Amino acid sequence: MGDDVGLYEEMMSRGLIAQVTDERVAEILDGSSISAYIGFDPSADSLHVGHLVQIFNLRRLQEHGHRPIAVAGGGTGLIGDPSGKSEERNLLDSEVLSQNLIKIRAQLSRFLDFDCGESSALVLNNADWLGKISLIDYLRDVAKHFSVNQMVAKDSVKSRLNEREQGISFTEFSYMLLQSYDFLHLFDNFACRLQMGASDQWGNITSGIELIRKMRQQAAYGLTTPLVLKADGTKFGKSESGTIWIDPEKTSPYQFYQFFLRAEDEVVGGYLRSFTWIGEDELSELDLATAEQASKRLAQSALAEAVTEIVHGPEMARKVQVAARALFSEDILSLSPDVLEMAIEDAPVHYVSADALARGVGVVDLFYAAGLANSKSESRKVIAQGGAYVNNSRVSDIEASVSSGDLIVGGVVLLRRGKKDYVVVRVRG
RNA sequence: GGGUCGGUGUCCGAGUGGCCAAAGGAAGCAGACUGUAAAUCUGCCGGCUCAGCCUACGGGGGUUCGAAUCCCUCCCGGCCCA
Repeated sequence: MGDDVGLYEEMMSRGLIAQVTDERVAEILDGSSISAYIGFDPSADSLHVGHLVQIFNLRRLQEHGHRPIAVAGGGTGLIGDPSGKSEERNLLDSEVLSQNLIKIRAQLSRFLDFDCGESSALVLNNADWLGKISLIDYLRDVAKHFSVNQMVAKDSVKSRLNEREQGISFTEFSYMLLQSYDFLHLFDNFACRLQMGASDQWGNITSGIELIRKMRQQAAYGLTTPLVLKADGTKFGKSESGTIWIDPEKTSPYQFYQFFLRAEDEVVGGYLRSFTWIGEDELSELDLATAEQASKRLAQSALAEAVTEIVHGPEMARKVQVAARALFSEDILSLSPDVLEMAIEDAPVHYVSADALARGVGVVDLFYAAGLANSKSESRKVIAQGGAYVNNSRVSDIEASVSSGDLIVGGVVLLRRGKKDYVVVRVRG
């Protein structure tokens, strides 16, 4: 970052630009202050790492003197964007949605500056304007400008139309009109001339630009970023277990850190560029490190540290780093009490009564109760397969039990499933 | 509203009266090898009081010694027609 390089060039060199609607986008980004917006889908109660790219883009805009506008789609969220979706979505009810919105706005706020004069950020809810427009007005003034023929040709719609088994409802079909209207509204009220988004938003963005051109005879612009994919080629936020949330309640900072630390070689470079502010020089050093001494995993460490710091703060970043090191050291028993304490501070805790522990608790029950297995059957299987550890030593006997004698420094028992899932057992009472 | 095809485990998808907790694939989980990577290999992959039992093939009802499979009905979806 910094002012020596233009915003467009910076984004380009980081590989953050997939497409622009017009070459003039470069001039606009590097020119005098404008307003630009990105929409966020409030279908979950937290943003996840996939959103980070867009959040950072808003921040980039701000750093270069532009006004970033984040639109949390309270209105569009009720409808559902068909882009990239192979099937009709379940509609969210408005109560859930408004809860989600509150949380998402709070999260966005952490990354943007709301008090820096002209370029102060805005977080808006499109329900504020979409909720007001009447059906007749909508059909006369907005929908009139859309050709069904063109809409049908858009990829997001076409794929659903061609699918034998899956159709598309009119509700989702008309989603595009709502997002287009958002852009128009922002153009009118906030002089917003640029919309950014992930590349799957291309169709929605261009149709907004068209609407503005038709209704106001003025130019607006769009820019998309490449979708940042996981190493297996899927999007972030797809499977429920694989989603890395920004909310520490949903994904603990420890897990968050671990996710990035475990990034595959093929994707670290891209992640570093998308998810951190690390500059050119360091980036090329890290690329080199990955190429030449991959086993040191310097890029992964730098990535994990940097992202965790941005999202969860420097203090937390340090903590989880210590935890990671301590928990992966072979001899947990030799750790000093305070290092151990720090290491397990962030781990989930399971309490057992002193009585029960004195009598001894079966490992199968313990792993299940501690949440390390979803059922006792699963617990049994994991143990039998050698994936269960008590105080870092493997327990493969289903009949084994844990008792007071297993308490280590600090009066805890450390349970582990597989390589990375820890639960701390503490005595209650 | 009519016709027609379909609704199977996390997902895709086979199964068309018993041999079905249900082929195959993907995802996931554990192990081995590594670098807390990838690839590869092995095992697991509904639940429980675990050599047995219970719950499951959209919901409900029925036929049958026996049904994911046949019949009725309802719900949901695709396509065609109105």
